[in-house]
Amino acid sequence: MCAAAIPDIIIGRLPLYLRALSKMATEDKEITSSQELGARLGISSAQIRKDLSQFGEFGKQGTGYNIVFLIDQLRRILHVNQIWDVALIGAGDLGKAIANYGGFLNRGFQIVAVYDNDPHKVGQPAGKYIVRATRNIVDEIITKKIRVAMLAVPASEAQGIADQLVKAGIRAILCYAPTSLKVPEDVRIQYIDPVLHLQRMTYYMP
Amino acid sequence: MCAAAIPDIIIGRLPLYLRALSKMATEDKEITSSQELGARLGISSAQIRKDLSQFGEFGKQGTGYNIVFLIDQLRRILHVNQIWDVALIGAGDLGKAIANYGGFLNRGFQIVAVYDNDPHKVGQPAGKYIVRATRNIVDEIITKKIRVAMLAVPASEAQGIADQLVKAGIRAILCYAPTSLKVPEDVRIQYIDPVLHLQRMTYYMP
DNA sequence: ATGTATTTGTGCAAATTTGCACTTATGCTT
DNA sequence: AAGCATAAGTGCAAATTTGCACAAATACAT
Ligand SMILES: NC(=O)c1ccc[n+]([C@@H]2O[C@H](COP(=O)([O-])OP(=O)(O)OC[C@H]3O[C@@H](n4cnc5c(N)ncnc54)[C@H](O)[C@@H]3O)[C@@H](O)[C@H]2O)c1
Ligand SMILES: NC(=O)c1ccc[n+]([C@@H]2O[C@H](COP(=O)([O-])OP(=O)(O)OC[C@H]3O[C@@H](n4cnc5c(N)ncnc54)[C@H](O)[C@@H]3O)[C@@H](O)[C@H]2O)c1
Repeated sequence: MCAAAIPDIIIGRLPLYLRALSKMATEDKEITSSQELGARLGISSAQIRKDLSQFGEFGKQGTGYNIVFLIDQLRRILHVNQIWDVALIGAGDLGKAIANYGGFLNRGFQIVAVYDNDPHKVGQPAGKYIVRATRNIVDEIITKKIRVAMLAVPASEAQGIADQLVKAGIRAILCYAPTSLKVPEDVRIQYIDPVLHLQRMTYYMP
Repeated sequence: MCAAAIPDIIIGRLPLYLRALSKMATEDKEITSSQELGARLGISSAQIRKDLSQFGEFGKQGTGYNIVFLIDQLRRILHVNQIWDVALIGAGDLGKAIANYGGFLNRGFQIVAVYDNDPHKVGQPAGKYIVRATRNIVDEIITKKIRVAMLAVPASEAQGIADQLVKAGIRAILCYAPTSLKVPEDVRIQYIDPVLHLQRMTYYMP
């Protein structure tokens, strides 16, 4: 248990554990085990125990893990024991669905500004937000100290916006545009492209 | 180069290669190299060469890969040299955005039916589709021989719908609900949950 | 108290995944 | 024609990831 960097593949599983534990908490369960959690997620119990043990000893032998306690620990580890302000860029169909989505807040995120460059959309509502012009995005993000952004603009626009976001000090970008972006390596980026998932499945289908 | 099963982690990268190559094709490029492709994707050139070599010898030494040819090969390997019919369940905000999305068709998929159980939505349009009642979903999917589904219903409803989809012969499910589902192991399932990605990034942010 | 059933945390081995570095092939320049 | 630069495909070693299996700890029943 030394201070070596923890593999990213482990970090990637922690939010999944957190999500499953949060669901258990709503089921009035107090305790769970690595085995039960693993069964729900399709992950081996040994892996869950080993993953968690990277960060401390959260369980009790013979008993298992206290769900609320483990949720707290995971939220602390993942830095979602706070609410992150998020900028959303792109108020099209998808952007509006995201702006309207109520599932961010209780998991550590809240949208605080929605941007679009279409004059017909600027000034109009998107969910509970008023769409803002992209023109001033850099200054506004700096002023508001926003560090996380979601990108729901056309692929052709994504790199240009990403460059501005980086300039504005954004540290994490979730990109819905189906394209790979270049960002400095100290800026985190993740992608969501449903077609990649679909194609990964059809490979196995004759 | 024998007939051993190809690791899923490799399969997962192929759609990414395909996407990047398709973009190159629109840039009037004819040839690329594992190095160029890797640079775009942030993947080592050796990995790309090794991944592709699992399926045949697609490149030419000293030259590289013919982009159109490689696209064809990848489409064949991933079974997207055809158009898959897809059922979409859930015509809420996200479902409507998906129904409206024009980016599926040229990558191997087309939505052919949209379902919802809200009487106010059934019969109404969602994109170019008329929302259908979920009541008859099993029979209709069987009749239409649909084998791929996207799930955009509340998490609490997802397992119930998934069970029906499985009964209807669906072989691949893309689930947007933030929950883990139980399906038979011969049914493929993939998940999209933006919060998992966000939390994975905030871990690294002080 | 004692014994039994659980379940964690972990050392170690197995399995998987990555990438170096080399051979071979190709095209281009001189 | 010869030499050089480029780049694929691959054997092998390194690195990473997974999981078995066991000691230690706990709860609970008798
Ligand atoms: N809708 C989906 O279900 C879906 C699915 C997969 C991927 N995507 C991707 O998500 C992105 C958005 O999809 P969508 O369906 O909402 O598209 P959309 O065309 O409805 O919306 C795009 C929005 O971005 C705005 N925009 C364009 N350029 C901009 C710029 N430079 N600055 C700010 N705003 C700008 C447009 O005005 C528009 O409102 C696209 O990249 C798309 O490929 C969408
Ligand atoms: N909107 C987003 O950006 C977003 C982001 C992340 C995740 N999600 C997830 O995607 C799913 C859909 O999100 P949304 O924002 O569109 O929600 P929504 O409430 O707008 O839409 C859900 C739709 O599902 C329908 N529905 C409910 N039960 C059904 C059933 N049994 N059969 C058929 N239809 C049923 C409802 O009538 C409604 O139209 C949710 O699980 C949500 O958590 C959405």
